[in-house]
Formats: sequence, C-alpha cells, structure tokens
Amino acid sequence: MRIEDHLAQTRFEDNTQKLHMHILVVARQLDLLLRRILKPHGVTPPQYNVLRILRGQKGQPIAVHSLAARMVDPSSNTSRIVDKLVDKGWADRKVCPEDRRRANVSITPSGMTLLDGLDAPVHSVFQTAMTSLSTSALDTMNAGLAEVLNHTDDILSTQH
Amino acid sequence: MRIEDHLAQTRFEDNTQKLHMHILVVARQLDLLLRRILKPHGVTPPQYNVLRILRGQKGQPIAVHSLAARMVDPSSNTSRIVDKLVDKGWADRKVCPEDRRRANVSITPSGMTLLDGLDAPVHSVFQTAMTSLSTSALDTMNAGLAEVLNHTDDILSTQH
DNA sequence: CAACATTTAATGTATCTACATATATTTGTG
DNA sequence: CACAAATATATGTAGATACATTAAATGTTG
Repeated sequence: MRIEDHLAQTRFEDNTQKLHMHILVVARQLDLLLRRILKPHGVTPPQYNVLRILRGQKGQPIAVHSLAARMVDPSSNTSRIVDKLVDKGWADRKVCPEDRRRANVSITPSGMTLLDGLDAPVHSVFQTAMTSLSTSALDTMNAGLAEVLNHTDDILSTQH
Repeated sequence: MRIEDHLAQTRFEDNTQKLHMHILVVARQLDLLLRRILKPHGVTPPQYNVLRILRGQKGQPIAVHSLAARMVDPSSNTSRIVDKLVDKGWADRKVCPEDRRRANVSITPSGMTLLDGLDAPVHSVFQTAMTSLSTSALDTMNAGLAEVLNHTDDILSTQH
C-alpha cells in the first residue's frame, strides 16, 4: 500500500512533503508492530524503551533524568514509567545516598528475563520490515535523516 | 546532534536498527515542530490533519470513517476530534439525509481562514528542516520508506 | 553561613489515546 | 417481511501524555 493510498491522497506538492508523510506513517507502523509484540507481555513501547536502556547499563544504575535523556520520547513522565516497571518487578529504584535528590534505577533479573525473551521476536519483525533495503539505500536514508535531525534540532533550539 | 547523541548510544548493531531509531526520533521532532506552530492557535496536530483533509474536499463534505481512513493516525477517536473542531467553529457536522448513520463533515469559512493563515509558517518550517536534501536523496528515501511501508502492511495484515 | 538559584524527581490536571462496547441505521437473506 | 449481519458513529473507561507546579536536596554567591 503506497503512502498515497494510506492517506487517500492523489499527489503531493513535492517530494519533501511526501517524505514528511512517509516518516510519520512509517513511524506509526513501526510503533504498531512493536506494540503488538509487547502487548501479550503487558509492556508498552516506552516501558520497553526504558528497560532496554537499563539493560544497556550492565548493572550500573542510572538516574531518572538520564533515563529521560536517552529515551526516544523524553517526556516528563519518566518517573511514572519507572513506577510501572517497579510495580511489575522489572526494575528497582532506590534513593542515591550521595545525592538524595536522585533515584537510582536498575533492571531486575525478572526484567532481564523478560527482555531476553523479547529480543528474538522484536529483532525478527523489524528485520523483516527493512530486509529489502540495500546497504546503499540504508546509508542514504540514515544520512538524510541525520541531516533532517540536525535541522530540526536547530529550529527547536533557536525558537525559545 | 546525531542520533547516537540523542539516545546517548555509542553504536547500533546494524544500520537497520539505526534507521529504525532515526525514523522514530525524526517523526517525533517533526511532530514537535508542528505542535509549536499550532499551539498558539489552540490546534493539535490531529485536528490540523483533519482540517487539511476537509479543505482538500473543496466544499464536498466527507463521512467520519472516510476522514479516519485518510488520517496519519487513523484512531477510532475521529468523532471526538471532529467534536472539538465543531466546538471551535472550524467544522460543521450534519446527519446525512441519504444514510442517516453517516455524519457529513465539512470545513467552515472560519476554519478555512485559520488554515490559510497556517500554510506559510508550516510550509516554511518543514521546508527548512528538509532543505539540504538533494533530489536524489529525497527519491531514495521516499522509495525506501515506501518499501518499508509495504512490509509493515504485510506483517500487520497477516498477523490477526 | 544565609539567601537565592539550580537541579532532580514527583505530582496535579486536563486532555488525549487505545480499546471495547453501545446505539442507530442500513443491507442482505431466507 | 422478519431477522441476522454489516456499517457508521458515538460513548465508556482505563491508562498515557503534555504541561505546569511542587518539594526536596544541593550549589552558588555575597
């Protein structure tokens, strides 16, 4: 199904606008895919995102604000996402003794087991989604999106 | 700021995963940009999306389910988004006489004025965000994302 | 060291979203 | 035509999100 069919739109003004819509629609589809895999396990995409960051810490705990900075969607609700993970026994949170404002968050063995079991299905579905892209296409796309990221960073930082 | 800095990640397993993250992060940034422009006018991105579809109808009203099909995010809440637009006087909704299940939605002159005023700033910011991309890069990216879209459509339709 | 600013995290709140269900209308079938 | 199925929209509800505010601890500066 082409982007034009997805949006029931016959044409785009230019390829810039088409790319814009492609990015939004594909991002939504990728999120849907992940959501489908995670749902039976009672995990949401942001929770999964946090768990992966925690696992990447290799035992070293991390502060909530550092977690937020590394998330795809660094909203101000990282506290509540961590709440959920703690409730379910997948993460552990304790006040940092050196700086009592901070909360040190780490993954539990239970959370680790959950993540390890999700690796294969998650990797598999995204591999399938992107398998047909050539190496050079991947490189061009990554380079292009990196440029867009630079520009959006600029705009977002200059305007108040 | 590179994607690695955004996520404070030193490396990606492969360029497929990097593309995945690029798409998610850039989509979020584009949404943030739009949100910033719309906020002073009290419009949200989904509302803006609906208004643009309505304007594209050139006077011809459209049913709610057709609206949903054309939205970037075809959630089941199109009714309530239309509610908001009607409340603010930007859209009009009346029961379709031929099929009384349907609701015909159309844009009002007030909504049209709002949209027309937003065109320039919206177009400008996204043009700036993507201006550095060459024609061939745009083509490669659009083609690549179209492929991904095909694959995700397949996966999403085959699994229940 | 007192006063103020900054950092970190949690919370309040309104809104939005996902997902399921309900309601009304039309269509199809025996 | 009666009745089931399908369609179109709206609503109920739990949970998530954006955005602002609060609270506590630490840093900074006169």
